[in-house]
Amino acid sequence: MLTQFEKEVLKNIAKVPLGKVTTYKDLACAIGRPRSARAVGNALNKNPDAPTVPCHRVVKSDGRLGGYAWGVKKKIGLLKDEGVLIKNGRVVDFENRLYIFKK
DNA sequence: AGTAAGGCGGGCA
DNA sequence: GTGCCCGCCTTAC
Repeated sequence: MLTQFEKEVLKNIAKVPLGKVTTYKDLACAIGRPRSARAVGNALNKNPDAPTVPCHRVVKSDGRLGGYAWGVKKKIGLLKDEGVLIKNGRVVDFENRLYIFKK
């Protein structure tokens, strides 16, 4: 069973368009908890569904990949498959690909 | 039921 | 660019 928090998170992640990425902070901010970025990551860690919800499109606020329950390697692979290249553990042209949640 | 530890981060020094 | 400390949720003891 998913917690309320997780539902919010997953729901918001689903909004992220293909080929773009978002950050834990932005995501946390979107659900009204700007200080819960880590908690967001924690929620994704349970990750009930790998490709169902684009949790792989979520990266750190500084453009770095962050982690991935299935392995960062896999994460990079999925992103690359969507056209998002990773260079040296960092998203290429990160800020341009960053999807910002509208309020 | 209460308390303590962990985890895919963020911000500041 | 690196290191340290903080805050937030979930799960285990």
